[in-house]
Amino acid sequence: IHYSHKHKDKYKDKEHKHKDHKKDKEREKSKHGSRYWMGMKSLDGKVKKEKENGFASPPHMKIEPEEDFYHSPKLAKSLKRERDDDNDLDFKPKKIKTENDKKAKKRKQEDESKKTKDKKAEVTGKKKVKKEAEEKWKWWEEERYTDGVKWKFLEHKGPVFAPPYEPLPSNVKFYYDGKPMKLSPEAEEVATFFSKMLDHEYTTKDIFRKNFFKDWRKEMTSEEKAKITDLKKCNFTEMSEYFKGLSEARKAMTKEQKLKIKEENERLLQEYGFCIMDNHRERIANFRIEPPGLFRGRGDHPKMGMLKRRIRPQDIIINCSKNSKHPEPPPGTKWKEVRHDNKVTWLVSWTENIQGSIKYIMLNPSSRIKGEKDWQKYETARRLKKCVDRIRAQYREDWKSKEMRVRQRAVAIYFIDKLALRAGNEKEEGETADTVGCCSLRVEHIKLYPENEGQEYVVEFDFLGKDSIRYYNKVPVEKRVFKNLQLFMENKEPDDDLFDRLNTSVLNKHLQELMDGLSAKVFRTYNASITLQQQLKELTNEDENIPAKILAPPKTFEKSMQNLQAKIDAKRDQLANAKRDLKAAKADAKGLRDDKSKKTVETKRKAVQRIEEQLMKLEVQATDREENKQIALGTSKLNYLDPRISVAWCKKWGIPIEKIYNKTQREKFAWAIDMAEKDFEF
DNA sequence: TGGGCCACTTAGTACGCTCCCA
DNA sequence: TGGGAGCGTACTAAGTGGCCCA
Repeated sequence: IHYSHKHKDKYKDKEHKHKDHKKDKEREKSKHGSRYWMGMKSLDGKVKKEKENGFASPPHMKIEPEEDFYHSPKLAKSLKRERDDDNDLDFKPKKIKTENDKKAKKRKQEDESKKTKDKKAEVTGKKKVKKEAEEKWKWWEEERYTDGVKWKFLEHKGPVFAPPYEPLPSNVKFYYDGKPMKLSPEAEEVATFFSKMLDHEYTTKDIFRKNFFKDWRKEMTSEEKAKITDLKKCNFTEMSEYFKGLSEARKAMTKEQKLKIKEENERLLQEYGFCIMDNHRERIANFRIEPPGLFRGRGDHPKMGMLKRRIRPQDIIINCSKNSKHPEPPPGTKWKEVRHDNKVTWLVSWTENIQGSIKYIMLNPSSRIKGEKDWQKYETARRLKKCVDRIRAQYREDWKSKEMRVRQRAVAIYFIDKLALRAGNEKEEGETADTVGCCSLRVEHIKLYPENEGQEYVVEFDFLGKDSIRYYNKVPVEKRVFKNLQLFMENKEPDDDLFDRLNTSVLNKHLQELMDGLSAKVFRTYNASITLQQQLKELTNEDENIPAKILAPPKTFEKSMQNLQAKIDAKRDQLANAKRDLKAAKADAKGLRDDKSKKTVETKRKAVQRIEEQLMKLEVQATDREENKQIALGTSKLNYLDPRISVAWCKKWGIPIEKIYNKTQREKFAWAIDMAEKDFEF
């Protein structure tokens, strides 16, 4: 079995400094992954092709599988979301109604008891929280749109554009070939983008410099173009110093000045940061247009350094209601288009010039439109819970299929389920960094060991995943999987696809047949959430006080400490390398005594400094972790873990929700906080 | 079936603010 | 008072997956 050094080398790149850390996170996930389904009880062997109303769970309900009903949003006709009010029940099955009534009463009781508790616990904060709750719109208690309609009325003020370019003061000069040179405003602006990044290592990278220079030249006048032919002869240091000065000045501003800026931001937020969607004022996530600058993709991106151009009103498509007050373009300009498409959720869009993809202005996660989708995502995952045993049995069976296509599909699903791999859509070569997911794995990304460190049938994964984060994992797999992998790899080159008869489209089509709404990413949500629920059950000690419950160390603690130690070791090696580089550069500079080598020394010195800082951080982290036994959840907490699990846990053990969710998270998960009772089961 | 387009979710990074400690 | 850690947030890149059309 071959290994491509091309890819291996990437990992040594200093740019991947932070990635090992993430790799460990991934590895951590994988480890859970391998345990996810051991000991999983069969919750519902029967497979029901139910109709559903998209939102399966009535608020405040206890989930009893037989009683749940689901149907695809696509199929949904006159749908109502269940609510505990007494009206509005026309289309609900009886069972839900009674359940809801019970629950509604129960909730009232609990509210009462909570009130008394609150009084005891938090005399201060109570009023504020209560008031907040009263003002908040409970969209999850209302009817839901059907047939792809996302809203009936939408009004907003349009985007906020990036401030126009302010030319440099005349005393700040750009030098070409040692001589000062006044640039045209267009060329100067792009030059400032580069100058602001001078401290970053990527301004030393060939691709970055090449792409930048090419795009910069496009902005130059013909005279400038004729003169400026070599980036190496460009001196941006004065400009760079100027911007550093500005940022220092900003930091040194008085309280009043800072307050003034804050107020201005707040004003802008109030004016542009909200829209009216169906009678409710909803927060917009990103109402500012992305400012121009130099593109920096993640990992080894072929387009790094390219100019991200300034977006103008004539690039902007506005989406709003016909009968709303349309946003005005800035004086003397026009929008590209104003449309009224209520089958989509975005307010503003434009096409970006690096990849030609479309960018959007959309609503905040606290909005109805995002919340409903989020809720629905977890409902889909809960439906997977009911048929995951059947699906697992199916793909295990398919490992034996006569058809190669079916076998590949089955092994891929196994990876997605067991290791939480992403689907792995195809990517256009040369357009983005070379990263892969499950379906796009190549032969060079895995190694097979019939026996390794006392384990049989071990597969070693080593590839760059999303955001060019390295995934490295050695896992023992079932014999059949192993044999299949051997078969898939037969007579292939390292850069051939491992699953040559498979792509995400085929895979998802199959998954869709297994369960309505099932796609590869549902496994991540399902496995993360079910693991959280299990672990909370397993690890919560009734007798412990609140702080102890919150800090309960996961079983994986030892392993994660080992990972951290590995990172520290790697960082130490990196530091040693960087120091050696610096030494070499110093020696060069001593001999040559020119500006260029001096600069190189500076860059190397900074690199050493940076790595030292990183090492220090990691060491501190190790201490912290040892002492606090804490594990960061971050992304999972926001995207993969059904918030109702955590909310129920808090309610069950009397833990204030503020201990686990900050303000923003509480806003995002308001639906879950309101509806999940202490007996909620994922 | 495959490619392109589009809409949307998931993700890391940078930066600013707050709080705490010396 | 300054500085650093940690947290929260803004920003925007990079994924997923559905749909449409040839």
